[in-house]
Amino acid sequence: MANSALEKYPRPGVTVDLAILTVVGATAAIPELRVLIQDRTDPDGRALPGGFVRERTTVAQTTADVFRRKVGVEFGSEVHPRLLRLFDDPNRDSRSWVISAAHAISVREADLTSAHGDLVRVDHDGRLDGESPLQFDHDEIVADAVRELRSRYEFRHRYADTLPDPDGFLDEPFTLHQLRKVHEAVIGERLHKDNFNRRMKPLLDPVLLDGEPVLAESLRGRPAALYRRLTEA
Amino acid sequence: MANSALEKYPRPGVTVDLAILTVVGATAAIPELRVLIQDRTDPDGRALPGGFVRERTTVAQTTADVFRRKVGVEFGSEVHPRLLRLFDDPNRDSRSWVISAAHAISVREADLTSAHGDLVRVDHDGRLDGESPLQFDHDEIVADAVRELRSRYEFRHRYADTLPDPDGFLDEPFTLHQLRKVHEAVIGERLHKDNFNRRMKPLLDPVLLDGEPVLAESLRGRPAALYRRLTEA
DNA sequence: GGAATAGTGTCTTTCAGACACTATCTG
DNA sequence: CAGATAGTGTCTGAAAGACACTATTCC
Repeated sequence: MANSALEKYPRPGVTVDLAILTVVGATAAIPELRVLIQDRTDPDGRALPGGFVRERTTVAQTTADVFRRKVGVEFGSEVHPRLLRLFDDPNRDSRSWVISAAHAISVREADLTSAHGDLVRVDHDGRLDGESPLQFDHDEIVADAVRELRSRYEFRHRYADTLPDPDGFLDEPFTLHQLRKVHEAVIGERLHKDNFNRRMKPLLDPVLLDGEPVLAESLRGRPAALYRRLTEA
Repeated sequence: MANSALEKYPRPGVTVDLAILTVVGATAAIPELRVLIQDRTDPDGRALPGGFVRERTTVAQTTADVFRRKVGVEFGSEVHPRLLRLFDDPNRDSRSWVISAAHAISVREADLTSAHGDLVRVDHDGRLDGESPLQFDHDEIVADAVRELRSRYEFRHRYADTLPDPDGFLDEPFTLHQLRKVHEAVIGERLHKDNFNRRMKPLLDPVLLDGEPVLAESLRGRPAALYRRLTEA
């Protein structure tokens, strides 16, 4: 299989860097969008988890491997890394020629309880809360990841095929209020209650018991109906 | 600079494969969306132009290099390759471990007159006109490239920041009729004349001479006014 | 005049933005 | 009861879809 004519030139290391995004407190009053940042040695500093694509593996397999080994989290088939772009400046890593395939991944908070690293808040402009700059070009990756996520959670486009919390940060069943707070956390803006509910309702399935809607327990005020994502459009 | 600890593992070859898209006959009655296909040896077959990313170069530089050497076309700063995705199946090339960064690029027909290869028509579903399957996964790359291009030429989304022929297939000045035919060629659908014109006019600058609109020479019917793309929004 | 294309006007439908109002819970 | 939140109704404005009509050219 090896073909020496094809392999006589130097080859780059190919890494996968992961912006692992989550919403903490999805069912709480004020959910927050956060990204997983780790301490690294060699070189020392703060950075996103990442790792090299090894022989006979794919980018997707490398993603799962980084999760297992560097983040300490096992993952099943629900991992859907989204390629953001390539970082290919020959001098971006002073140690060697390395091309990074930057990816964003959305993970439920519950699946990150034992993860290595800190969940750092992301502000309105995709900047990290009180972090000095990350290693390499990882600040750019975070900004790209947040931009990509926000574009999919934005629902105020007429023909956009918006879905309720498409990445599943919020566990079912949920109230329309909780769903809206999660969307607000992701896009970093307040949304109109009535317009949001009107848009989302056709995409939701009310939870029924004996034909009657099941209600959430409320701390204050009238209890809200519970919904699940529609399985079929 | 070389760090042996980082370089002890096998590394993949990284290639750039290019779906070069153009609209032929942009000013003619029926413009057509086409993609550049080449004959290749080693292995023999039809494929997209592509090449390896060499040491101390970037993906963007490799793109320009493929244009010069494989397509035979010199390019300036107007080359804007758009990353589609990575093709990373370890067995996609039986000769060696190669990861391909698939890109789409839009080029004016006039800049492809001396290009090596054939401009092949793309049908409504992103399939090639009368081509047997291309090498590797290049049929998939073409379909992805067409999908990406169409999403940006689609103007019937309320909040979409559509622009008139954003990739510049059509030379200025042009008539609204020509502009619409180019958009129809790209997205593969007929568009309503009046709605299209109403949407595009605020984004266009009428060509004036002594305060009067300059008109195109018409073959039949009333001559149409000429426009340029607005320089500023 | 007739055919063909350019350009304008307008009606309808859809839907986001905004506001008002009613309903139902807790304390 | 008051306060808080859930849920409904409705008005307005923007823009797409669709159709009708007028204007200007070539034959």
